[in-house]
Amino acid sequence: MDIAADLIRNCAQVLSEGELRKKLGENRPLRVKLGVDPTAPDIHLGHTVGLAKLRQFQELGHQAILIIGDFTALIGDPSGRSATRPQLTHDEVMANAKTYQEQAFKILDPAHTRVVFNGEWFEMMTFEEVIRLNSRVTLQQMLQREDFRERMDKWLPVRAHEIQYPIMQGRDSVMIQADIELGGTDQLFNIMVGRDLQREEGQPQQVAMMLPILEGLDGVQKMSKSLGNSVGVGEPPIQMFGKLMSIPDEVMPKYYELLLLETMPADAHPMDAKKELGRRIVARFHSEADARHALDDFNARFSKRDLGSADLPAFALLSGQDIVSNVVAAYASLGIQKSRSDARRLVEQGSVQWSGEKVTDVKTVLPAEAGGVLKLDKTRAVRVG
RNA sequence: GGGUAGGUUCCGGAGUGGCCAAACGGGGUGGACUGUAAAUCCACUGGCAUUGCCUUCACAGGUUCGAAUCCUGUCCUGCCCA
Repeated sequence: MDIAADLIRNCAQVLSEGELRKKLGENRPLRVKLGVDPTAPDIHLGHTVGLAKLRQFQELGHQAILIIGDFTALIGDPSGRSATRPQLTHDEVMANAKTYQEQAFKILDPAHTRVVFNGEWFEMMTFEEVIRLNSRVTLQQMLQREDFRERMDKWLPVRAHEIQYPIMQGRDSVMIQADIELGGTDQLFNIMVGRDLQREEGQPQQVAMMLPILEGLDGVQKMSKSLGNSVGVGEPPIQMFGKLMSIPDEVMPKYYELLLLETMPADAHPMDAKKELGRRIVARFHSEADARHALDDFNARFSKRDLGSADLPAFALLSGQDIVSNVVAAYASLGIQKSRSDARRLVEQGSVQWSGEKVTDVKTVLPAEAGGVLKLDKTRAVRVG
């Protein structure tokens, strides 16, 4: 098997393949860089695409370098953004970084991963050094990027600190003398700045390997926690499985390709293919047994519409209180805030069911002593008694 | 610093003294349908309450019986000029 071909298999773009082959031919462990910014406490499946690729290199004996962008996170990667990111404090970033590492090691082999915080070098740079670094690039270069261009076209602000981001990311490559940098296709610009800076420093230039962007649950926009379309790697099995079942069919092949690193079976029924996808991903982040259980639960809950045997969280009915109060309380017990108006709407619109029967009268009082299943909406239900 | 255009409910975007909790579109949610997919159709989408009430239209004051709409000041942003 051609190792290079296997490595670039699911990549969107490699700059350049020739350089990659040449480096692989040098017969030494290559320094493969993947940078993550701990801007949120959890990593989701979208992040694991790069991690999986890094793992692949790792298994071939190369040096995986995971850069935790504690300093770059202070800016926030403007890539693909239509607005400036909110700035985080360093404390927030460090707290996020901790959970990031833990979660990243669900994929990476900790024994063969070097974790580096880029604050290590940025923290001690003097302003003079910052100026010298900035002099290596031109403003025109920085402003070329599409997302800035778009914002300018729409008269939206581009703040001065945002153009530092690619420079910093590029600096990271110089500092660790990266041979290869992995990233999503939206990282092309940033990674190329890394090459420029390496050349300025007289270093060999890194190869850019761009992975396709994984769409989120909506199948349209990139997976992102802030867009609310992500699947966190730390989510409980049943929830994770359920979310995966809700992805549009069109993105399934991509999920197979990028997460399972294989081609989706062409002959399977879409639903079966999706269940298989869900099962295997849940198994990766939890266990085979958990995955099995999630699948069974899904089948019981939705395919057979048998909530009675599904694995539901327990809820103690508020005796004497109307259905609306109980729905609000039930959501609260699941950690979801709902206003009474919201709960009322759910009831009036026929979403709420008590043991299989729709409850549409908001004044209904459920019998507290009897057990049963209170269905709240399409995906949530609780068990009483 | 000067000029100018703006800041409206999740987003876009109407509204320029009462009929505005605020058009319309998007998004979201629920229902029918179904494979928790897609497409389609219907409904809902500030909060609390059975009429009704309460809090919203950058912020703070003011005018008025009454303001998102008028006035004053403040903050923020775009564009042009310096």
